[in-house]
Amino acid sequence: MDGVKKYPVPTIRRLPLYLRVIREMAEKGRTAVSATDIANALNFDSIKVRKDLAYTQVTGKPRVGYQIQELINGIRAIIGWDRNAPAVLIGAGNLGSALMGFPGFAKRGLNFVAAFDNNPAKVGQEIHGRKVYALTDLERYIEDNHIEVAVLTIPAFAAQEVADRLAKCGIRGIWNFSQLKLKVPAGMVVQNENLVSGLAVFMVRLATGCSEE
Amino acid sequence: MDGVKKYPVPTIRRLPLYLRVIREMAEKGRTAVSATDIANALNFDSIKVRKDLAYTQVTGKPRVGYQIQELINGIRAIIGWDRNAPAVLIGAGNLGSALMGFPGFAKRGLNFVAAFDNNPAKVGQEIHGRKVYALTDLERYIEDNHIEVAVLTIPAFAAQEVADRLAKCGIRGIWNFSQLKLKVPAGMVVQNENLVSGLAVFMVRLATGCSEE
DNA sequence: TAGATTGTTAATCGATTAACAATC
DNA sequence: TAGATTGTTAATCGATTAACAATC
Repeated sequence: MDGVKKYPVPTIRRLPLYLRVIREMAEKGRTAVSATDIANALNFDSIKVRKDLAYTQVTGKPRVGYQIQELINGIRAIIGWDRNAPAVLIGAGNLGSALMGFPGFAKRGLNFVAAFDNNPAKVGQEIHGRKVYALTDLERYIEDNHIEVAVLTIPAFAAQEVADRLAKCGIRGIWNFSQLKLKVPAGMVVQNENLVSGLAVFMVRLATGCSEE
Repeated sequence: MDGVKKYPVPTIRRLPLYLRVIREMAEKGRTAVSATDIANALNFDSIKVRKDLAYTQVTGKPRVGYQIQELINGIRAIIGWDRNAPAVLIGAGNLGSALMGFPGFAKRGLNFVAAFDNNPAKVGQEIHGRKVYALTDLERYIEDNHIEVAVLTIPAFAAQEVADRLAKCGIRGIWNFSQLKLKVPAGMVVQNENLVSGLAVFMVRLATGCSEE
């Protein structure tokens, strides 16, 4: 642990992209990769890649590049994919089912262990191997199983009430897919994943024909 | 039209949030709103809000604020929610179904008209009211119906091939939910929506206990 | 060796925040 | 009027890009 190391958010967002690229190269049998190689694969500036990789503290060799395995370990360590965070899903609708059905999350340290919904038709069923519980069982389950992470895929009108309940039973982080800006106690992490903001950017770029992102 | 007006991406991402807040206020019967009001609702700095709102060219009155209706129109005009972009969905899996089932998109100018999938069990069925076609019918449908927008919710390994086909039949913009960085001809708009990057940021914030976003 | 690539320092660029006069 | 709020200019902050010496 290096105390309060601070990684820039844009860098964090790019690290998974690098990981994918160098994994592909590893599969082709390569053991080293240069920042230029990665940059080319992603249409990035190689200086940016080099600077991002410096955060891993992996050191490369001029004319050779970085050892792929070291880099994979270094990136995984930063973005938390060596951890295992058991998580509950709240709101077993279309989006919630999609998230639970995506095998990539468990591989990346986020492990759905149960789902909650207030639709009686769903309670008791299984979705992608996770049992759906009634929303009334939320606190009991979280406390019994020492869950610290929740993923919120419920409509905006119900989100704040659920967030309040989560804050009271030990949840430390909420990945929030609802459209509502949640009010939570200090120290709690809320990460808003905002598809509607993404759509807005897309529509503006379509209108202006702007092809850079 | 003001020629090549350029809006900062962070501003574009916030505009939908403002829209939601002022709509809620309008529903409560208010007709004017100050930048401070909006900022408080979202935990933003009011200067930032004021500067963002300036892009709408709506002008406010000191001590009063902005007329809500003017602001709604101004924001909608920028983020393209008064347009109607018919779109095809490619990949009718969990995520694709979730996106088609979200009523918010049509209201915001993105209108799914058909889905495509190469799973024969899905072809011919309807998902959230949209018919699912075979992937082989892609070009014919797009050309016959003059579609310009595609939403990609297929696995990475198949994404580039589909993107190549889309580029050849008149698609101008791809909202890309696959994990692959697509190579497309110049002038084509690709908007990557990267859930895995979002997860990375979330995991890092969880690990460091950083509550600001 | 020669030259590609690293690591790092400096310059640029853009977004956020601060300051403040104008105004209703 | 007094004071809250706008609109705008200036200052700060952080990320990207450029430059370049070190090195394998």
